[in-house]
Amino acid sequence: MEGNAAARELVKRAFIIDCALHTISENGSFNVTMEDIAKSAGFSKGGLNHYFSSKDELFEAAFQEYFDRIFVRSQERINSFSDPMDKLLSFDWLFNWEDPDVNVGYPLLFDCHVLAVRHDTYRKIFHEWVERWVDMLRSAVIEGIEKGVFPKIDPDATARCISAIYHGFATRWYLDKEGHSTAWAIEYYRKAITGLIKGMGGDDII
Amino acid sequence: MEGNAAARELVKRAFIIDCALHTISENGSFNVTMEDIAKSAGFSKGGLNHYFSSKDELFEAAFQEYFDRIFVRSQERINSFSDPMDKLLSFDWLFNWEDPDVNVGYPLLFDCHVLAVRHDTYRKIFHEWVERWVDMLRSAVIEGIEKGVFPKIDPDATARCISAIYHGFATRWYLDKEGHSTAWAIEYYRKAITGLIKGMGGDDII
DNA sequence: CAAAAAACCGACCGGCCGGTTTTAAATAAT
DNA sequence: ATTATTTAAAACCGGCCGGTCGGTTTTTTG
Repeated sequence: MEGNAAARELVKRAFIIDCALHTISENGSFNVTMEDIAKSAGFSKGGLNHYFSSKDELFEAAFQEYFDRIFVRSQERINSFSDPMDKLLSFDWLFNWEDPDVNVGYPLLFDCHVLAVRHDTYRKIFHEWVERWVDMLRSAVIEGIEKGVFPKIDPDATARCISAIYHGFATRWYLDKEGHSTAWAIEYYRKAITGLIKGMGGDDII
Repeated sequence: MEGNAAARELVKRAFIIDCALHTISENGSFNVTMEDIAKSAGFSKGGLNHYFSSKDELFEAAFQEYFDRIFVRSQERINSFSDPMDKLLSFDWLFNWEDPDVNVGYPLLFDCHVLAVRHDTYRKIFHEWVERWVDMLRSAVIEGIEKGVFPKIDPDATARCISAIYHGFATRWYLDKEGHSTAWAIEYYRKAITGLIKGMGGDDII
């Protein structure tokens, strides 16, 4: 029954990580104590310590899990479209307050930014997440160029632009609801991306 | 000499706030203690307490000061251009590693995001900063429309887009240098904005 | 069923932090 | 010169947190 025991351990670890994600999202990673997470998972501090021997270890695992989760959902969503432009615009689910991943996710993302400023581990987590996202977008851009619906643009740089633009819209949408409605976010994200693709072909500015 | 004393007090407060900004930027607002700031300003904890009776008070004053400072610089810069498109692109100084305000500023901005998630005060500070920025951009967009160099677009929504796009680019540029060079940021920020303005006129998509 | 191992608990320690109080030094007023 | 007042340093307090550790319960194994 060794395999079974190992599997159970993994299940419990996953459960604790999920509890940690919710607790961190609710209170902010800098205000969360090990006891908070232990309580939320139905453990004592000592019990939690059995699965994660340090706060750093648990937190890193939690953030990694979060980015993995968002990536998987993004990938499923983008793959559900066939038109390249639809693929580029497939991230509208991230502007939905009702979505639990959204509510939990944004505070985690902002925490990750702060952590990334000073910790290599989190910088790397962020970097790899961006890279995976850019990969998805780049494929869609290349597809659009090959199908002839997009002009001949630099796929990599364009993918990074789209990703960055979404990031900016999302930050405003989440942190300044007053000035940035969901309708604005969805409509103008679309316009920004279509404008970018169209306008970036020729460099006939001015 | 009462006025003089009051003036001296203000000078010292301003000096402490400046020290606080640097200390917070260096260590992150959640890791900074009152003693850290006191030391950096050449005070003891008690001395610092004479000027700011609580950590919250000092921190709020510091963040307010930082956003004011960035706003003033942005305003000076945008006003140095007369062409509307040049004005929209006048934020390139924020992609300059050599600039001290830039190095100190980004960590503060990310901290402010996290604080804004759970604190009304910081949400308000962020909101007002965004609003002032949008005001500047909106004026430039309106000017462009009136001069006939921009198509007839919604000035407010467009200004919010430009502001958000810059925010997204800046986040990537600062946190993921590896994948987002300064050259990329400047060149594609320009392309994104010009594409947005051109492409947003007619809604002739697909 | 008994022995061994794993899982878990909760008290505790060392250290840190924000804020207060006490003490001392510096400056101004008399 | 002496006293009063402002200013700052230092000591201190209460509270919190991460991690440790001895012990207890539960599960697995022989």
